[in-house]
Amino acid sequence: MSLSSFEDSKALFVRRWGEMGGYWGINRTMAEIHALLFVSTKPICTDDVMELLQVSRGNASMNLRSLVDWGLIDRIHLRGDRKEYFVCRTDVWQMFETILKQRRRREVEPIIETIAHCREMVTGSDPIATGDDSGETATYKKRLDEMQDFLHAVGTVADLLVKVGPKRIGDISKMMMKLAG
Amino acid sequence: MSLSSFEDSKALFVRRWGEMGGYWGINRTMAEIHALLFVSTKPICTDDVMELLQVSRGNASMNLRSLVDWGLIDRIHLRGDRKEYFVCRTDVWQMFETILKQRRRREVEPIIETIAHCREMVTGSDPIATGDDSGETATYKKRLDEMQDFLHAVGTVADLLVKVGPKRIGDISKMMMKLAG
DNA sequence: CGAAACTTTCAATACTCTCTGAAATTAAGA
DNA sequence: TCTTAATTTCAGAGAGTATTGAAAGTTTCG
Repeated sequence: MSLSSFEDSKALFVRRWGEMGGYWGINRTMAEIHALLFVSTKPICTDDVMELLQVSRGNASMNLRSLVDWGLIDRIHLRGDRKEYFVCRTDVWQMFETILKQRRRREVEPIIETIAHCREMVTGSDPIATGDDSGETATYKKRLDEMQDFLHAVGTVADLLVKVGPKRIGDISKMMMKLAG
Repeated sequence: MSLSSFEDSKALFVRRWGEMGGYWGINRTMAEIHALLFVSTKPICTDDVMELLQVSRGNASMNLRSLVDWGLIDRIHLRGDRKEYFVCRTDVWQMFETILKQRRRREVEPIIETIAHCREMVTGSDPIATGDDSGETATYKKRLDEMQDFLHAVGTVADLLVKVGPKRIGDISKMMMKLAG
Protein backbone atom coordinates (compact mmCIF):
# COMPACT_ATOMS: atom_id res chain seq x y z
CA MET A 1 0.00 0.00 0.00
CA SER A 2 1.49 3.30 -1.05
CA LEU A 3 0.94 6.62 0.61
CA SER A 4 -0.83 7.82 -2.49
CA SER A 5 -3.35 4.99 -2.41
CA PHE A 6 -4.15 6.05 1.14
CA GLU A 7 -4.72 9.62 0.00
CA ASP A 8 -6.59 8.43 -3.08
CA SER A 9 -8.81 6.26 -0.98
CA LYS A 10 -9.74 9.17 1.28
CA ALA A 11 -10.32 11.43 -1.72
CA LEU A 12 -12.64 8.87 -3.25
CA PHE A 13 -14.65 8.62 -0.07
CA VAL A 14 -14.92 12.39 0.21
CA ARG A 15 -16.16 12.74 -3.35
CA ARG A 16 -18.77 10.04 -2.99
CA TRP A 17 -19.99 11.28 0.36
CA GLY A 18 -20.43 14.70 -1.19
CA GLU A 19 -22.42 13.31 -4.08
CA MET A 20 -24.70 11.42 -1.73
CA GLY A 21 -25.23 14.54 0.33
CA GLY A 22 -27.08 16.05 -2.60
CA TYR A 23 -29.64 13.27 -2.50
CA TRP A 24 -30.27 13.91 1.14
CA GLY A 25 -30.88 17.63 0.91
CA ILE A 26 -27.41 18.48 2.19
CA ASN A 27 -25.27 20.62 -0.04
CA ARG A 28 -22.31 18.97 -1.63
CA THR A 29 -19.65 21.12 -0.03
CA MET A 30 -21.03 20.60 3.44
CA ALA A 31 -21.07 16.86 2.91
CA GLU A 32 -17.54 16.91 1.52
CA ILE A 33 -16.22 18.87 4.48
CA HIS A 34 -17.90 16.43 6.78
CA ALA A 35 -16.35 13.50 4.94
CA LEU A 36 -12.96 15.18 5.00
CA LEU A 37 -13.12 15.48 8.76
CA PHE A 38 -14.50 11.98 9.13
CA VAL A 39 -11.52 10.40 7.39
CA SER A 40 -8.94 12.74 8.88
CA THR A 41 -7.13 11.71 12.03
CA LYS A 42 -5.80 15.23 12.53
CA PRO A 43 -7.80 18.40 13.17
CA ILE A 44 -8.33 20.53 10.08
CA CYS A 45 -8.54 24.33 9.70
CA THR A 46 -10.40 26.54 7.26
CA ASP A 47 -7.35 26.92 5.02
CA ASP A 48 -6.99 23.15 4.79
CA VAL A 49 -10.60 22.87 3.66
CA MET A 50 -10.10 25.64 1.09
CA GLU A 51 -7.01 23.95 -0.28
CA LEU A 52 -8.23 20.37 -0.26
CA LEU A 53 -11.70 21.02 -1.65
CA GLN A 54 -10.84 24.07 -3.75
CA VAL A 55 -13.56 26.29 -2.34
CA SER A 56 -13.60 29.90 -1.22
CA ARG A 57 -13.05 31.08 2.32
CA GLY A 58 -16.64 32.19 2.65
CA ASN A 59 -17.98 28.87 1.51
CA ALA A 60 -15.70 26.93 3.85
CA SER A 61 -16.59 29.17 6.76
CA MET A 62 -20.34 28.97 6.23
CA ASN A 63 -20.43 25.22 5.85
CA LEU A 64 -18.10 24.58 8.78
CA ARG A 65 -20.43 26.65 10.89
CA SER A 66 -23.47 24.71 9.68
CA LEU A 67 -21.78 21.46 10.56
CA VAL A 68 -21.02 22.79 14.04
CA ASP A 69 -24.66 23.93 14.37
CA TRP A 70 -25.85 20.48 13.37
CA GLY A 71 -23.60 19.04 16.07
CA LEU A 72 -21.69 16.89 13.59
CA ILE A 73 -18.27 18.48 14.13
CA ASP A 74 -16.54 20.41 16.92
CA ARG A 75 -14.37 23.49 17.02
CA ILE A 76 -11.09 23.05 18.81
CA HIS A 77 -8.03 25.18 19.52
CA LEU A 78 -4.46 24.03 19.20
CA ARG A 79 -1.98 25.53 21.64
CA GLY A 80 0.45 27.95 20.10
CA ASP A 81 -1.83 28.44 17.14
CA ARG A 82 -4.31 31.23 16.74
CA LYS A 83 -6.40 29.42 14.17
CA GLU A 84 -9.51 27.42 14.83
CA TYR A 85 -9.45 23.76 13.99
CA PHE A 86 -12.25 21.30 13.52
CA VAL A 87 -12.71 17.63 14.29
CA CYS A 88 -15.49 15.22 13.42
CA ARG A 89 -17.54 13.33 15.96
CA THR A 90 -16.64 9.96 14.57
CA ASP A 91 -19.06 7.67 16.39
CA VAL A 92 -21.37 6.75 13.53
CA TRP A 93 -24.26 5.81 15.79
CA GLN A 94 -24.07 9.12 17.57
CA MET A 95 -23.84 10.81 14.18
CA PHE A 96 -26.98 9.02 13.11
CA GLU A 97 -28.77 10.01 16.29
CA THR A 98 -27.85 13.65 15.77
CA ILE A 99 -29.04 13.72 12.18
CA LEU A 100 -32.17 11.80 13.04
CA LYS A 101 -33.14 14.23 15.77
CA GLN A 102 -32.70 17.27 13.58
CA ARG A 103 -34.39 15.93 10.49
CA ARG A 104 -37.27 14.63 12.49
CA ARG A 105 -37.83 17.99 14.11
CA ARG A 106 -37.70 19.86 10.82
CA GLU A 107 -39.24 17.37 8.44
CA VAL A 108 -41.36 14.83 10.23
CA GLU A 109 -42.94 16.70 13.13
CA PRO A 110 -44.41 19.43 10.90
CA ILE A 111 -46.17 16.91 8.71
CA ILE A 112 -47.45 15.03 11.76
CA GLU A 113 -48.80 18.28 13.16
CA THR A 114 -50.40 19.17 9.87
CA ILE A 115 -52.08 15.80 9.61
CA ALA A 116 -53.46 16.21 13.12
CA HIS A 117 -54.76 19.61 12.11
CA CYS A 118 -56.27 18.27 8.89
CA ARG A 119 -57.89 15.53 10.92
CA GLU A 120 -59.49 18.01 13.29
CA MET A 121 -60.91 19.99 10.40
CA VAL A 122 -62.97 17.01 9.32
CA THR A 123 -63.83 15.57 12.73
CA GLY A 124 -66.93 15.99 14.80
CA SER A 125 -70.13 17.21 13.26
CA ASP A 126 -72.70 15.02 11.58
CA PRO A 127 -71.95 14.35 7.93
CA ILE A 128 -75.59 13.73 7.01
CA ALA A 129 -76.79 16.97 8.54
CA THR A 130 -74.28 18.90 6.49
CA GLY A 131 -75.16 17.10 3.28
CA ASP A 132 -71.65 15.78 3.06
CA ASP A 133 -70.89 12.52 1.38
CA SER A 134 -69.80 10.57 4.43
CA GLY A 135 -68.19 7.86 2.34
CA GLU A 136 -65.69 10.27 0.92
CA THR A 137 -64.70 11.89 4.16
CA ALA A 138 -64.54 8.51 5.85
CA THR A 139 -61.99 7.35 3.29
CA TYR A 140 -60.05 10.56 3.68
CA LYS A 141 -59.99 10.23 7.46
CA LYS A 142 -58.82 6.66 7.19
CA ARG A 143 -55.94 7.60 4.94
CA LEU A 144 -54.84 10.41 7.20
CA ASP A 145 -54.95 8.11 10.19
CA GLU A 146 -52.94 5.42 8.45
CA MET A 147 -50.29 7.93 7.44
CA GLN A 148 -50.18 9.28 10.96
CA ASP A 149 -49.81 5.81 12.46
CA PHE A 150 -47.10 4.98 9.98
CA LEU A 151 -45.08 8.09 10.74
CA HIS A 152 -45.31 7.40 14.45
CA ALA A 153 -44.27 3.79 13.94
CA VAL A 154 -41.20 4.68 11.94
CA GLY A 155 -40.27 7.33 14.47
CA THR A 156 -40.53 4.85 17.31
CA VAL A 157 -38.41 2.23 15.58
CA ALA A 158 -35.77 4.77 14.64
CA ASP A 159 -35.58 6.02 18.20
CA LEU A 160 -35.25 2.55 19.57
CA LEU A 161 -32.68 1.63 16.98
CA VAL A 162 -30.50 4.45 18.23
CA LYS A 163 -31.09 3.53 21.86
CA VAL A 164 -30.23 -0.10 21.26
CA GLY A 165 -27.11 0.89 19.40
CA PRO A 166 -24.56 -1.18 17.56
CA LYS A 167 -24.09 -3.94 20.10
CA ARG A 168 -27.45 -5.59 19.98
CA ILE A 169 -28.33 -4.82 16.42
CA GLY A 170 -27.84 -8.48 15.62
CA ASP A 171 -30.42 -9.47 18.24
CA ILE A 172 -32.94 -7.10 16.72
CA SER A 173 -32.45 -8.50 13.27
CA LYS A 174 -33.00 -12.02 14.55
CA MET A 175 -36.17 -11.10 16.37
CA MET A 176 -37.65 -9.20 13.49
CA MET A 177 -36.82 -12.03 11.19
CA LYS A 178 -38.92 -14.29 13.38
CA LEU A 179 -41.84 -11.88 13.38
CA ALA A 180 -41.59 -11.44 9.64
CA GLY A 181 -41.68 -15.20 9.30
CA MET B 1 -68.18 20.02 9.20
CA SER B 2 -68.77 22.03 6.06
CA LEU B 3 -67.86 20.95 2.57
CA SER B 4 -65.34 23.76 2.44
CA SER B 5 -63.55 22.55 5.56
CA PHE B 6 -63.18 19.19 3.84
CA GLU B 7 -61.67 20.85 0.80
CA ASP B 8 -59.57 23.14 2.98
CA SER B 9 -58.27 20.20 4.93
CA LYS B 10 -57.17 18.41 1.79
CA ALA B 11 -55.60 21.57 0.40
CA LEU B 12 -53.63 22.03 3.62
CA PHE B 13 -52.34 18.50 3.44
CA VAL B 14 -51.33 18.91 -0.20
CA ARG B 15 -49.43 22.10 0.50
CA ARG B 16 -47.54 20.64 3.45
CA TRP B 17 -46.72 17.40 1.68
CA GLY B 18 -45.30 19.45 -1.17
CA GLU B 19 -43.16 21.51 1.19
CA MET B 20 -41.80 18.38 2.82
CA GLY B 21 -40.99 16.89 -0.56
CA GLY B 22 -38.37 19.59 -0.99
CA TYR B 23 -36.51 18.39 2.09
CA TRP B 24 -36.40 14.89 0.70
CA GLY B 25 -35.01 15.72 -2.70
CA ILE B 26 -38.40 15.43 -4.40
CA ASN B 27 -39.63 18.42 -6.31
CA ARG B 28 -42.51 20.28 -4.85
CA THR B 29 -44.91 19.77 -7.72
CA MET B 30 -44.33 16.04 -7.79
CA ALA B 31 -44.97 15.81 -4.09
CA GLU B 32 -48.10 17.95 -4.39
CA ILE B 33 -49.49 15.79 -7.17
CA HIS B 34 -48.80 12.73 -5.09
CA ALA B 35 -50.58 14.27 -2.12
CA LEU B 36 -53.49 15.30 -4.30
CA LEU B 37 -53.95 11.72 -5.43
CA PHE B 38 -53.43 10.38 -1.92
CA VAL B 39 -56.31 12.42 -0.51
CA SER B 40 -58.55 12.02 -3.50
CA THR B 41 -61.09 9.22 -3.55
CA LYS B 42 -61.70 9.70 -7.24
CA PRO B 43 -59.23 9.25 -10.10
CA ILE B 44 -57.72 12.49 -11.34
CA CYS B 45 -56.67 13.53 -14.84
CA THR B 46 -54.00 15.88 -16.12
CA ASP B 47 -56.44 18.77 -16.46
CA ASP B 48 -57.52 18.36 -12.85
CA VAL B 49 -53.91 18.58 -11.76
CA MET B 50 -53.35 21.68 -13.88
CA GLU B 51 -56.41 23.35 -12.47
CA LEU B 52 -56.00 22.37 -8.84
CA LEU B 53 -52.27 23.06 -8.58
CA GLN B 54 -52.08 25.83 -11.15
CA VAL B 55 -49.26 24.31 -13.18
CA SER B 56 -48.68 23.93 -16.90
CA ARG B 57 -49.65 20.90 -18.92
CA GLY B 58 -46.02 19.97 -19.49
CA ASN B 59 -45.19 20.15 -15.83
CA ALA B 60 -48.20 18.06 -14.85
CA SER B 61 -47.42 15.47 -17.52
CA MET B 62 -43.74 15.13 -16.59
CA ASN B 63 -44.37 14.76 -12.89
CA LEU B 64 -47.25 12.35 -13.32
CA ARG B 65 -44.97 10.20 -15.40
CA SER B 66 -42.24 10.31 -12.77
CA LEU B 67 -44.71 9.22 -10.13
CA VAL B 68 -45.78 6.31 -12.33
CA ASP B 69 -42.11 5.41 -12.89
CA TRP B 70 -41.49 5.44 -9.16
CA GLY B 71 -44.43 3.09 -8.77
CA LEU B 72 -46.28 5.47 -6.47
CA ILE B 73 -49.33 6.02 -8.67
CA ASP B 74 -51.10 4.10 -11.45
CA ARG B 75 -52.56 5.09 -14.78
CA ILE B 76 -56.13 4.00 -15.29
CA HIS B 77 -58.77 4.40 -17.97
CA LEU B 78 -62.38 5.28 -17.33
CA ARG B 79 -64.89 3.78 -19.71
CA GLY B 80 -66.54 6.26 -22.00
CA ASP B 81 -63.68 8.68 -21.48
CA ARG B 82 -60.68 9.00 -23.69
CA LYS B 83 -58.53 10.70 -21.07
CA GLU B 84 -56.02 8.98 -18.85
CA TYR B 85 -56.68 9.12 -15.15
CA PHE B 86 -54.42 8.48 -12.23
CA VAL B 87 -54.87 6.95 -8.81
CA CYS B 88 -52.55 6.69 -5.83
CA ARG B 89 -51.45 3.43 -4.30
CA THR B 90 -52.77 4.32 -0.89
CA ASP B 91 -51.29 1.59 1.28
CA VAL B 92 -48.74 3.62 3.21
CA TRP B 93 -46.58 0.63 4.06
CA GLN B 94 -46.37 -0.38 0.46
CA MET B 95 -45.61 3.23 -0.40
CA PHE B 96 -42.78 3.20 2.09
CA GLU B 97 -41.42 -0.05 0.69
CA THR B 98 -41.43 1.35 -2.82
CA ILE B 99 -39.62 4.52 -1.85
CA LEU B 100 -37.18 2.62 0.33
CA LYS B 101 -36.24 0.25 -2.44
CA GLN B 102 -35.57 3.01 -4.92
CA ARG B 103 -33.68 5.32 -2.61
CA ARG B 104 -31.56 2.51 -1.32
CA ARG B 105 -30.55 1.47 -4.79
CA ARG B 106 -29.65 5.00 -5.81
CA GLU B 107 -28.34 6.46 -2.60
CA VAL B 108 -27.18 3.79 -0.20
CA GLU B 109 -25.75 1.03 -2.37
CA PRO B 110 -23.32 3.35 -4.17
CA ILE B 111 -21.83 4.58 -0.93
CA ILE B 112 -21.56 1.03 0.40
CA GLU B 113 -19.75 0.01 -2.77
CA THR B 114 -17.47 2.99 -2.58
CA ILE B 115 -16.57 2.24 1.01
CA ALA B 116 -15.73 -1.33 0.06
CA HIS B 117 -13.54 0.00 -2.72
CA CYS B 118 -11.85 2.52 -0.41
CA ARG B 119 -11.25 -0.30 2.02
CA GLU B 120 -9.54 -2.44 -0.59
CA MET B 121 -7.28 0.41 -1.57
CA VAL B 122 -5.77 0.46 1.90
CA THR B 123 -5.83 -3.26 2.64
CA GLY B 124 -3.06 -5.77 2.29
CA SER B 125 0.53 -4.77 2.13
CA ASP B 126 2.80 -4.12 5.08
CA PRO B 127 2.56 -0.59 6.42
CA ILE B 128 6.06 -0.58 7.90
CA ALA B 129 7.72 -1.65 4.66
CA THR B 130 6.02 1.22 2.84
CA GLY B 131 6.99 3.74 5.47
CA ASP B 132 3.35 4.40 6.14
CA ASP B 133 2.11 5.50 9.51
CA SER B 134 0.16 2.42 10.44
CA GLY B 135 -1.65 4.25 13.24
CA GLU B 136 -3.25 6.62 10.81
CA THR B 137 -4.37 4.04 8.32
CA ALA B 138 -5.56 1.79 11.14
CA THR B 139 -7.85 4.56 12.37
CA TYR B 140 -9.05 5.21 8.86
CA LYS B 141 -9.82 1.54 8.28
CA LYS B 142 -11.71 1.34 11.53
CA ARG B 143 -13.87 4.31 10.63
CA LEU B 144 -14.69 2.92 7.23
CA ASP B 145 -15.61 -0.41 8.75
CA GLU B 146 -17.85 1.17 11.35
CA MET B 147 -19.65 3.18 8.71
CA GLN B 148 -20.06 0.10 6.57
CA ASP B 149 -21.47 -1.93 9.47
CA PHE B 150 -23.82 0.86 10.33
CA LEU B 151 -25.19 1.19 6.81
CA HIS B 152 -25.78 -2.54 6.64
CA ALA B 153 -27.51 -2.52 10.01
CA VAL B 154 -29.90 0.24 9.06
CA GLY B 155 -30.63 -1.45 5.76
CA THR B 156 -31.46 -4.69 7.51
CA VAL B 157 -33.78 -3.08 10.02
CA ALA B 158 -35.56 -1.08 7.34
CA ASP B 159 -36.11 -4.22 5.27
CA LEU B 160 -37.45 -6.12 8.20
CA LEU B 161 -39.66 -3.25 9.23
CA VAL B 162 -41.34 -3.39 5.84
CA LYS B 163 -41.63 -7.17 5.99
CA VAL B 164 -43.16 -7.11 9.44
CA GLY B 165 -45.61 -4.44 8.38
CA PRO B 166 -48.18 -2.51 10.34
CA LYS B 167 -49.72 -5.36 12.27
CA ARG B 168 -46.83 -6.33 14.47
CA ILE B 169 -45.18 -2.99 14.72
CA GLY B 170 -46.33 -2.84 18.34
CA ASP B 171 -44.54 -6.10 19.12
CA ILE B 172 -41.33 -4.78 17.66
CA SER B 173 -41.49 -1.64 19.75
CA LYS B 174 -41.97 -3.68 22.88
CA MET B 175 -39.07 -5.96 22.13
CA MET B 176 -36.72 -3.17 21.27
CA MET B 177 -37.75 -1.32 24.37
CA LYS B 178 -36.64 -4.33 26.42
CA LEU B 179 -33.30 -4.50 24.65
CA ALA B 180 -32.77 -0.80 25.02
CA GLY B 181 -33.91 -0.76 28.66
C1' DC C 1 -57.75 6.92 -43.82
C1' DG C 2 -58.55 11.47 -41.55
C1' DA C 3 -59.92 14.37 -37.90
C1' DA C 4 -60.27 15.20 -33.21
C1' DA C 5 -58.76 14.32 -28.52
C1' DC C 6 -55.26 13.76 -25.76
C1' DT C 7 -50.24 13.24 -24.32
C1' DT C 8 -45.36 13.98 -24.58
C1' DT C 9 -41.32 16.48 -25.59
C1' DC C 10 -38.05 20.14 -25.34
C1' DA C 11 -35.96 24.78 -26.11
C1' DA C 12 -36.42 28.94 -23.81
C1' DT C 13 -37.14 31.07 -19.51
C1' DA C 14 -37.76 31.70 -14.63
C1' DC C 15 -36.40 30.49 -10.36
C1' DT C 16 -33.71 28.78 -6.40
C1' DC C 17 -29.76 27.47 -4.28
C1' DT C 18 -24.70 27.76 -3.94
C1' DC C 19 -20.41 30.04 -4.18
C1' DT C 20 -17.19 33.87 -4.40
C1' DG C 21 -14.41 37.52 -2.71
C1' DA C 22 -13.76 41.58 -0.55
C1' DA C 23 -15.29 44.43 3.32
C1' DA C 24 -16.67 44.35 8.12
C1' DT C 25 -16.09 42.28 12.40
C1' DT C 26 -13.95 39.93 16.09
C1' DA C 27 -10.12 38.13 18.85
C1' DA C 28 -5.13 37.76 20.25
C1' DG C 29 -0.81 39.50 21.35
C1' DA C 30 2.58 43.39 21.93
C1' DT D 1 -4.32 50.78 23.30
C1' DC D 2 -2.89 49.51 18.61
C1' DT D 3 -1.60 46.10 15.22
C1' DT D 4 -2.22 42.01 13.05
C1' DA D 5 -4.29 37.51 12.34
C1' DA D 6 -8.38 35.09 11.78
C1' DT D 7 -13.27 34.73 10.99
C1' DT D 8 -17.81 36.07 9.45
C1' DT D 9 -20.97 38.27 6.52
C1' DC D 10 -23.41 39.27 2.39
C1' DA D 11 -24.36 41.36 -2.27
C1' DG D 12 -23.70 39.87 -6.61
C1' DA D 13 -22.25 36.15 -9.94
C1' DG D 14 -22.84 31.53 -11.31
C1' DA D 15 -24.76 26.85 -11.54
C1' DG D 16 -28.28 23.84 -11.39
C1' DT D 17 -33.49 22.85 -11.32
C1' DA D 18 -38.09 23.47 -12.38
C1' DT D 19 -41.59 25.33 -15.35
C1' DT D 20 -43.82 26.97 -19.35
C1' DG D 21 -46.07 26.65 -23.72
C1' DA D 22 -46.28 25.46 -28.16
C1' DA D 23 -45.03 22.01 -31.59
C1' DA D 24 -44.67 17.16 -32.44
C1' DG D 25 -46.37 12.76 -31.56
C1' DT D 26 -49.81 9.33 -30.41
C1' DT D 27 -54.22 7.16 -29.91
C1' DT D 28 -59.12 6.65 -30.71
C1' DC D 29 -63.06 6.49 -33.36
C1' DG D 30 -66.08 7.48 -37.35
